[in-house]
Amino acid sequence: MGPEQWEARLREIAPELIEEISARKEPAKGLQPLEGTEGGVVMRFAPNPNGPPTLGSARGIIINSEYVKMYGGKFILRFDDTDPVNKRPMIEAYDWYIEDCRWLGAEPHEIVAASQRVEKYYEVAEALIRRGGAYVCLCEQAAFKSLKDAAMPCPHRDHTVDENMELWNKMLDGSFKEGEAVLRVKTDIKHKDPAIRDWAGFRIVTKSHPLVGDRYRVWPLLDFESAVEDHLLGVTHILRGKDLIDSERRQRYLYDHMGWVYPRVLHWGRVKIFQFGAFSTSKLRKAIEAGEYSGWDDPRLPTVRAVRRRGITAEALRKFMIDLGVGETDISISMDSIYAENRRIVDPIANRRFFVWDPVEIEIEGDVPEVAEAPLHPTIDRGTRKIRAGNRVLLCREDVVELKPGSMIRLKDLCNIEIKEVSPLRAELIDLSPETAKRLRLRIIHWAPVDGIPVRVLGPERIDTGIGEHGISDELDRIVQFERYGFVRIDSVGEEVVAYFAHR
RNA sequence: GCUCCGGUAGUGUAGCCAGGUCAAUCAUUCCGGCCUUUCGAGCCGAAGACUCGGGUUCAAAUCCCGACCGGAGCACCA
Repeated sequence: MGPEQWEARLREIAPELIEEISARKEPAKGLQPLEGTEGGVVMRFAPNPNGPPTLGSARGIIINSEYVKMYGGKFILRFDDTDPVNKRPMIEAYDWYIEDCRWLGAEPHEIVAASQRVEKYYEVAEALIRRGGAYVCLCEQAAFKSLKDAAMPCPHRDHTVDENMELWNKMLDGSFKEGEAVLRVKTDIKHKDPAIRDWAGFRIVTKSHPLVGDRYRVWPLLDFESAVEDHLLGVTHILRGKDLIDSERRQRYLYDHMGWVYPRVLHWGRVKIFQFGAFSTSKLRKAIEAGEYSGWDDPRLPTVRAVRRRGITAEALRKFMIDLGVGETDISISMDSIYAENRRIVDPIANRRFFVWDPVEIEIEGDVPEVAEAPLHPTIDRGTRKIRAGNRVLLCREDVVELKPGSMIRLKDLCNIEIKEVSPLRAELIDLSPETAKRLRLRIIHWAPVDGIPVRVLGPERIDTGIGEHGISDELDRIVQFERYGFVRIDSVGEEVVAYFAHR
């Protein structure tokens, strides 16, 4: 029976199945559904606050919070700040995360910091020791590694519960120095994957912590802290990078020892952004400290605060991240897609303004109006703005270089002119009518008043300076479109206007 | 070396679990046209992909095996 006969036969005996087959392949919209969501979900975003949120963090914040919006429940912001040395938290970054979560439309329902809950981890550690699920290991790091790689237990693995309790208390009371003892979670020392074998749950760190100072000298490692917190917070679904894919397998041993139920887990791959390349918070931090960037919101940086300053909207970011979804493949994304989303959102709300970069003065003979009146938006009626004009205005050098005596152009919303001389640049007024320009198919270029306001545009790739129409000063903190240039956010006004470039 | 995961247009993404209407979705990008007092926006159109090889099946992007390619973990980092 061939496919056609098969279908004919099926149509005879069970036509409803044909519809079912077709219906199932409808394209999915938005995020993929989660399983086990009856009664809502509890999800967390768990960064180490060693810098501000990046676009990578934004993905975590947005997707987690979006699922909570979909199913109801709780979105938790949890600081996994348990390393005062290698990935030392920044005290300002705690607030940055809260701030950026809010801005991204992901107000956390609960905020916790691991460093303030170390006591709770101690309780679990002790319970775990009593259940025989953990032991204090006094091996040197390298010595343990070779044993582990050979699937051999270390001598401390057989300690009794009492011995372990005693050693654990000695870890806590300061009898051991840094590096002399760790608490290991007992898994399967012969596990076929070496990554799973008896992992360290606590180590001794004497350096003071930016948030809690010298309160603790025994600190949990990520796998321990995160496993315990997820349980304590009642997390139902975990979304984490696939670099943490082994965490689940490690942590399940802890859960089994304690009789807990492990949350459902989804992983995603690494994200690389073309325009920024691979970036890590620690690398950025070094570059900033070295003065290579003006700060964490330098327009060249892929941080949430930097793109916000440039006028990228939270809505665009949300839309983009949700569209991206959750996949285990490593991906390279282009800012172009984010820009496209943002343009859609910003285009209807952004006023149009003239900004002339690299300005050149032109003298126009004739009755040029002293003031031009131009619409604030080309298609939405939002009224007009007045721009000072007259017989001398400024043009962009890149437009000027194309002019020859005899060239005719239209100055947008002002007049049509014919070039008489290029150096110095001089022209004669033809008339004011847009119809003339249309009929003669004149190039339409923008311009600025000679006494306009100095503007500096800081962008991810370059800085442009020039002169803009005066009305730009009224647009503080708003997103405007500099005609024939692109969308910018007006960052400060004064003697000079500083704008941050978003995209074309 | 040991363990695990993934590979759909330039870039992302849907479809894969439950094989058939998949000549494969949507977006972005690029190209062409229309429109427009911006090189913007909008509208219309076009291009462009199931990594490869076997197997199972009437039927494979979908299931199985292998290869290749890519990624991750094997820290007293997160």
